[in-house]
Amino acid sequence: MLRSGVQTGYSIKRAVDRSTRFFWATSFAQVYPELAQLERQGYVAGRDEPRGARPRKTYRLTEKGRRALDGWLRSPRVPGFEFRDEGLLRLFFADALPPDDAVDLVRRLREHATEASRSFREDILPLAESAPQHGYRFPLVAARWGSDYYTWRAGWLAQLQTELEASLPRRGSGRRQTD
Amino acid sequence: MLRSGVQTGYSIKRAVDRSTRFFWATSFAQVYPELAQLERQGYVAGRDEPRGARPRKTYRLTEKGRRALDGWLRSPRVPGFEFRDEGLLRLFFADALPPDDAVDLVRRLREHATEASRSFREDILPLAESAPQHGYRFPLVAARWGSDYYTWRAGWLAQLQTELEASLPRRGSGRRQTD
DNA sequence: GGAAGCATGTAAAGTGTTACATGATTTT
DNA sequence: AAAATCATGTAACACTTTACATGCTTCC
Repeated sequence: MLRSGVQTGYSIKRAVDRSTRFFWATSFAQVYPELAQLERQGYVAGRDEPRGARPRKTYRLTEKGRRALDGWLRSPRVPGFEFRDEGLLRLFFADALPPDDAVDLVRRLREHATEASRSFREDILPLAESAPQHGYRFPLVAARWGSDYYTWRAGWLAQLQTELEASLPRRGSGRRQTD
Repeated sequence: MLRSGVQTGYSIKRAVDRSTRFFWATSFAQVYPELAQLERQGYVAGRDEPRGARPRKTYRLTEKGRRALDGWLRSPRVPGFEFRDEGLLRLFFADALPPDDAVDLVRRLREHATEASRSFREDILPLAESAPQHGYRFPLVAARWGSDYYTWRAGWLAQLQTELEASLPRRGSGRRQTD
């Protein structure tokens, strides 16, 4: 973030909220101590630049920081599966619910994916579309990924919901048919 | 896991490695203390059942634990975006690399997705296919999701790679990948 | 004058990873 | 006899979240 001109802890957090939040979020309580530590370790250099009476500390990448960023992006190691999805975890355990309620769980997950997909198309993508004009093309690529992903996910869950509903006995009617 | 007949800390960890690992992993150092805490809080009940001279402690869900599991599965709250993906994060910042190396990053991410997709089809799905015979259908659903997801992801990244390669000026020294 | 936004942090608690440490039983 | 698997845990560290705490500046 520093590399692309974002300078203060506050604005790093804001930039994350507008961009990477969907695959990597953060908080003020993480950003400020981390900047302090990166400064101690020489990856960034800070400077006090108050705005009037309001304190403000700007940071820039040092050469060491630039090399570390570069090394991270080039690193062949792609983390195994550093990836958590509580929705999928619930789905995995859905046998603990009566069939009707399991379908309900799938419906909630689908609604959530649909909403995320909408949010990407309407909120995130338009924001990201200004980035290429400033020489940054990959933020838009990542936003497109998010939009496409949640659209795909909503479709997958809709298909599952249909399958599950077809295999359920009608509510209120008698015996269940074989599936 | 306890609910479906898995009894010891060791086998919970093993079950996670064979199933939910792709959207929620764990470790022994997390499982054992957590079981102890859940027992103190009354969600599970433990019992010493050594096998010969080898110590062994089995656990079962209490009624309170069963209710908590049920409550979690029914909870309308689906966590905003509890979801992290270091690969996507790298992609977002790929403007920090020369174009050729950015394409390389995309290629590595694609290879990783392809490998994960293969691993799902060949390792995880066959394992999950035995679950329905024991009355558990959703583990297979989750495994199908994983398989479909990584296949989708590999395709998306392949498409991106193609686009990026088309937009690159051709390099005389040509380290072009054919795959 | 009030609301929204800019700006910085600490404290406490909760969560998760890696390394260390041990030993029995079963399979090859 | 060795390797794999079963089995349990601790210690140290790293990471993350939520709540707390403060105050300035700009816009309406």
